[in-house]
Amino acid sequence: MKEHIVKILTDAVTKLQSDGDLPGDITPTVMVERTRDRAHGDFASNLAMTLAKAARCKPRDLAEKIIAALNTDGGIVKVEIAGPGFINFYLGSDAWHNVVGDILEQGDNYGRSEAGAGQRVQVEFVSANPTGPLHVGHGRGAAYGAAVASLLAAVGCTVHREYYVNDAGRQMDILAASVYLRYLELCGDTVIFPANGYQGDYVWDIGATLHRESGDMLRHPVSEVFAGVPDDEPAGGDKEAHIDGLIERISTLLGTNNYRRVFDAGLDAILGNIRQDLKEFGVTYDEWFSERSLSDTNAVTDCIKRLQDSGHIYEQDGALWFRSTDYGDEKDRVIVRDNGQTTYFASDIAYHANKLERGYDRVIDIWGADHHGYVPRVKAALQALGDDPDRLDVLLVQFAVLYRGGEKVQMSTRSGEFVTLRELRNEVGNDAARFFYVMRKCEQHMDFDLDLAKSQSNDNPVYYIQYAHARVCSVFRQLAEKKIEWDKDCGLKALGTLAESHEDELLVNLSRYPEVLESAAFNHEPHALTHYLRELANDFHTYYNAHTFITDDATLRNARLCLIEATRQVIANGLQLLGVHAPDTM
RNA sequence: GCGCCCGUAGCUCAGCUGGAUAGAGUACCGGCUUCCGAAGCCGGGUGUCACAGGUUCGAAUCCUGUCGGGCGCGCCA
Repeated sequence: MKEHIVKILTDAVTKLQSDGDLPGDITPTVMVERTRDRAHGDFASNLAMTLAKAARCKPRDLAEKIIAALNTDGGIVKVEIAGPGFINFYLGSDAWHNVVGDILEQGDNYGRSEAGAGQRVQVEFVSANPTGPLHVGHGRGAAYGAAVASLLAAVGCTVHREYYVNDAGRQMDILAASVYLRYLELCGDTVIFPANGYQGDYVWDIGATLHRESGDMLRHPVSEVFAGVPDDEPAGGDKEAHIDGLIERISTLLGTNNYRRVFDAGLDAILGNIRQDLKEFGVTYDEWFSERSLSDTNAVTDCIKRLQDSGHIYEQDGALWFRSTDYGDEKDRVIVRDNGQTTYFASDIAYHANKLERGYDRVIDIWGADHHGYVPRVKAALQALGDDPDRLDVLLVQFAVLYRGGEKVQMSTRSGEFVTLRELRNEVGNDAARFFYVMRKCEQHMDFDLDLAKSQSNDNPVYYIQYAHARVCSVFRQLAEKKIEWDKDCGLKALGTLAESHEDELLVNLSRYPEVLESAAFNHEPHALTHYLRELANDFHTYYNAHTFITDDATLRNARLCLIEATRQVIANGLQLLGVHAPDTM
């Protein structure tokens, strides 16, 4: 419908140009929008106002000329000029009826489109270090990333969902050391746990599994483990030096194979836990990309060499620096430390170069907002490598702060007293968590009200929408109980009997759904869908209270049943994209 | 100090890439069930769109500055 109006307006301008009423050298962008207020018709265009200057006449006069040149057919019953020069289009109510047939025919596919067909998009999200369970901050990235990916797929993009597994690097070594020390304690030794170690209970669990499977086989005297290790911070030393020293001692004592065994015990347990957690949360991936695989294939050293050969690397203080300031970063960055180890950034350059090499049209990274300072250096590196940094979109997700009983819930990763995603899911349920996480646009700080999310009341938007769905199902159950058949074809032919204002409202909003999807997908804004669904549910509940669907008038009844079934279908489709269930009963 | 994000009703937030009288939910008050689920519906009122300039037919929306809040500025990941 919208496209149709754009077309006839474009034709009208062309006609005016050939008649000499408009300068021929302008190519207007014709914009048609849904009106906010239906008193202004169904669609409106600001065309006359944008062209007024070029045409050298008043917007309203120009609007009149445009309307005179307009070929109105196909459902448009009235066109009028309003306000400063808007052209408003009024559609006959029967113009909206087709949407019901479309929805019932297309079912689960209604709203999907080919707008993004041919575009290959990669969405990388969560990618939390496998050093501990996912916490509520990761949950937002998970729900948001999954929704963005689903939306893009719904508009025809070929979407690749990926999790980047940081299975290499110092953080993982710290985890391995933490696991080993807990293991020693379970062997009966007394150790002073490092301030910088991972303190969570899950580390005990991993140590226990290791102890159960290996017995004392990996045990070394505590005195040897701590021999020559610099003092920890509580003892007046440096906690970083302390933990690095411990890692060094432990890997030496254990040897390559046994160290790898401890390391992998931690990695496998935690990554397995993360995968399970996400799966239960309804978040799935096409690929779990291993950071370690980059070093195994020399991708990191190759990248460094490419940068060196192209003159973007220099040496200073024993380290290798990437001159990212050449591309707008605020300072240069180290990629190889003076101890010879490559930095995390070096892996990330290789990883992003790898992504672009894979040929995606767009690469989307979803990061926590605390990593925002990282964006310029990654883009700089891609540019230095001769890639197009604009193919990479980094979406920054702001923090979610939990509230319980009006009080902020405190979180701290290292001390182990964080709130995990699993705890959140257990408390409020997957549906509420998925929905609440995407209710706000990603750059908005989020207050996550736990009490609201788990309340089974009308305050809770998830329940409100799900209830609308269940209510439609309930109507059809009632129908079956009364042994009445729903004659769909009869109903579709009788849609003209739907003349109530509530029905009109519902029809218009149902027809908006594809537009909402497209805009939400390309703008990466799943919150637009949550708002839309709430409005649609509201339209339905209002309609439900105002009119009876199961009436004696069979023609009217069948038509109304078509309408509410279409509503149910759209709610189900929308919730499905958000990863929220559409229940038949509640 | 520099950089990114945010500032709209008492509270939580929309505002469709510059449009018409700035909207929802919640809270508060009152009403609606012999009938399809009251987890619902209807009615009742609130705004210096943080502030000051600028751009134009037109600004909550775009630009600049100021103020306030969050986050980030490692040879950590």
